[in-house]
Amino acid sequence: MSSPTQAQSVTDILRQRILVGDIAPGTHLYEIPLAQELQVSRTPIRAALNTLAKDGLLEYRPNRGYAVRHFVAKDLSDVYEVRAVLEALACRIVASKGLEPKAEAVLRGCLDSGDRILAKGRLDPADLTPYRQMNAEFHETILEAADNPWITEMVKRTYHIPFVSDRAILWEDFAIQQRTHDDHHRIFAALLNREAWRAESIMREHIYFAGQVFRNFFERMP
Amino acid sequence: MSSPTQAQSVTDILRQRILVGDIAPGTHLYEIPLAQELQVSRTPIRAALNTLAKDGLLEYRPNRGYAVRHFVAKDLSDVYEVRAVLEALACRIVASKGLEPKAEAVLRGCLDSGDRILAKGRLDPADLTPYRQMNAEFHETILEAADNPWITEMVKRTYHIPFVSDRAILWEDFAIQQRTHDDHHRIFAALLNREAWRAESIMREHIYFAGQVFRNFFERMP
DNA sequence: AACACAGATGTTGTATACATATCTCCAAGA
DNA sequence: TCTTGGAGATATGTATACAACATCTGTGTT
Repeated sequence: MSSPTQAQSVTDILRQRILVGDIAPGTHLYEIPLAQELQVSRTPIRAALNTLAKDGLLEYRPNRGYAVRHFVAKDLSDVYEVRAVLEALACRIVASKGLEPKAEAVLRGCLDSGDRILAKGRLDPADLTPYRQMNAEFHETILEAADNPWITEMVKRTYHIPFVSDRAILWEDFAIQQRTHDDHHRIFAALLNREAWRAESIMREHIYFAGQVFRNFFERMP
Repeated sequence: MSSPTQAQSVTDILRQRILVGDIAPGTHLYEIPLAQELQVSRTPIRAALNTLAKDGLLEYRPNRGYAVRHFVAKDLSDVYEVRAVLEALACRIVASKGLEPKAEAVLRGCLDSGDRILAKGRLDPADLTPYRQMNAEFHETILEAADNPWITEMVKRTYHIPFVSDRAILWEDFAIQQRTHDDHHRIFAALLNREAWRAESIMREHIYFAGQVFRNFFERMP
């Protein structure tokens, strides 16, 4: 078993399946079939379902069990709106108190990495994974630097929603990625210069816009 | 049994005890003694502990159980900072799209109620409960009006932290309450006039300041 | 034909026994 | 004296049996 407890393994497996779309929205999750399929008893299954419900991926009704939540376009913009103000808050805090040298170095690394990838002038599918990695590191470094566990925790919770993670990237439009990465440059500059309002504003728009892009994409889906 | 399931009853009981301070921070919660005391088996106890841990009231370590989280002054300001931007976001949204007549009526009622209580010129202990009720209704009405379940859910989650609920009020300094209630008037005016930035700014400061007040209070505690 | 109710069926909620991981403490060795 | 290893105790993790609740089905009544 990879995770310390089976309950956690089951949680990860089910979360993955739901996020990937392997289990369709609206599907009722029956405990006994899941237990048989995953070769565990109902106990860890129930713990996992409980966790996923609190993450917002499942809906729970007492005595009636759990069903996969149905997401619509509005959910996406709603969540991104929340993420936008939270990460913007983190930026304001970091800018106010200044960047630690260590965080500064990490952010510089992210900028360089993005610069190199985009220097090609086109979006190579092979670059998606490292770009995604870079993006996640950029955002998470700022969150950590804000040193407010509540912000971090709430933002991470939004990552559990389909299309909301900082690893969710639409690798299609070069112009958009270029602009997005330019945002990163400006956010970094603002943090370095301790321009709190500027860092806050850019980050808010940075994430809000991403939400709009995903909403558009989502609305054109099956 | 009042709640539909024992697990939920136990959750409510334990949450109350922790918030009231009946169970001291740092206390390790053993499943078997709790089960015996509450006259249930370990199963609903475990479900409750799981829930409270996800709410942030308990800390969980695999194979080592749950302990009541220890809150320090910084936690308070951190949480209030998050609550401030979230409720401010709700205000901005409501102001942008305008107040529904129903919500407008409720908010007017809150303002009247507060006016009447404060007209006495002093803080009567007997008025604390209705004032608290009024305050909760004011904030929750705005949250509902924003029609973004994610904001509501995350703000409600912060209420589970000691001293952070919209029902937590320091009923000591008349001048502070007067100013606070005046904030409510101005927030209402801004929502009515659809002044998004104004509603957002006042609400942000309104809650941020409350956080400072509680932090001061908290730091002078045993 | 429509409705109400009783029983059958299946799913979730709870209790409890067993498995496993962690902690305590003491003794043996360096 | 300090470290280390392991046996026993204790607490948590898991499996499973049973209880309670919800739903479905079929029958009888109006």
